[in-house]
Amino acid sequence: MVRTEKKRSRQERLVREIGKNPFLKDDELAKRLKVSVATVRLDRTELGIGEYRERVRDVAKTKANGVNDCGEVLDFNMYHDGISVLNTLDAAVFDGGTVIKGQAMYGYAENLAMSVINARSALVRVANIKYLKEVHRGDRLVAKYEVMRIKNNEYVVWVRIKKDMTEMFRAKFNLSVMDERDS
Amino acid sequence: MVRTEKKRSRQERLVREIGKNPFLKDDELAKRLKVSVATVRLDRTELGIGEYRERVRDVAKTKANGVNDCGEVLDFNMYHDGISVLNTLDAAVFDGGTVIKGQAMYGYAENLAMSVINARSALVRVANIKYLKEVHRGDRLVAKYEVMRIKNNEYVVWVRIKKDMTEMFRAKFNLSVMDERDS
DNA sequence: TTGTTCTTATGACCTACTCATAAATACGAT
DNA sequence: ATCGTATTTATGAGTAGGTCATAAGAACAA
Repeated sequence: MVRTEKKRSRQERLVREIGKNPFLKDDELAKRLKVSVATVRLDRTELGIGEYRERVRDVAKTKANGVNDCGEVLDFNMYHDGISVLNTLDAAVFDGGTVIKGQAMYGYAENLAMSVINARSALVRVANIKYLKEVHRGDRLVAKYEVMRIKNNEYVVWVRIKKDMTEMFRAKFNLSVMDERDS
Repeated sequence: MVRTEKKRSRQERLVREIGKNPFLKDDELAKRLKVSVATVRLDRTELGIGEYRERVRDVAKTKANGVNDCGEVLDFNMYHDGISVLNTLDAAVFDGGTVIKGQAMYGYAENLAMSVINARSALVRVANIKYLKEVHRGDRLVAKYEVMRIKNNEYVVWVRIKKDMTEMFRAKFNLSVMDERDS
């Protein structure tokens, strides 16, 4: 039988620590968990968590493409509308706190808007954004997006984001398409 | 007399290559520039460009905090206005290309707006964004930002971004302050 | 006490560098 | 053509932050 208790809870902490701050090296993690570096490495491999440099590189890669995430898509009708659940765990927050930055919310919304008009890359012409409530890291957000108008290559897309039935965020984008996906 | 011609143009190419793709290691750069790895390293140090791991880490850090960059601040009057030069080398671009995503431009603008009202973290209430021209990685942008109105804790800030006298981007933010800096 | 799981330590090897040094090469000016 | 300097390339030692294999020690359950 596996002793698990100490080990399991430590590994949970490990995941949380790295989740909160991917920029921790093994020796730092070892200090925090009060175990040896060797143990941290063992735990990491057991949990399939890569080394510092890989973690940092992965964060950097997603950054290079901006927020690039349409969440878990629950419903989707191309050129019409869609519903997604957003995971806010890796969104940018204000220093130390849990309040998610506007720019992260904007990024999500822009992405959803582009996805629904099937554009790998659309130029946003105009965006009108309304932040109704503070969003916190970990909030489970539901986004509804809808194409409101199409005129030539110009689309108007609305994105509305709720948490527990309460509207948190609203955006209207005017987009013009440069490039269609799989066409 | 410095021979410069070959060297200078190669170093320019180096900057461009790394600008386009910060995830290039010295050996890859050496292949592209058809010189030895040693030369690439020399060029990098002459140009003050850090090594692969630093570059990647920097990209990752800015991602973790969102765009967190007020550029080179040329002029600044707290609660009034400011002028910055933005470096677009690490901004998010569309897949493979050099066109900078709207969300990156938004991020810059949001930051500038917050900096001018001296807020570490301000809630954006409303944002109106107009993208006038495509911005490309490497473009040298000049941003002017200005507090237009203050009412209680509510600020209205305009941000205008130009490249070579041409306006590329315009944003109006309604912000409300949560927390003053060094107060 | 024994058997098993966990933890820690050790040493060899890896990548993608830096830094110092030296040799080879290229080119401009005389 | 040759000298002097700039530039390029190579070499070897050292670094951080790891991997991997191996083995010894500690903790615990039966």
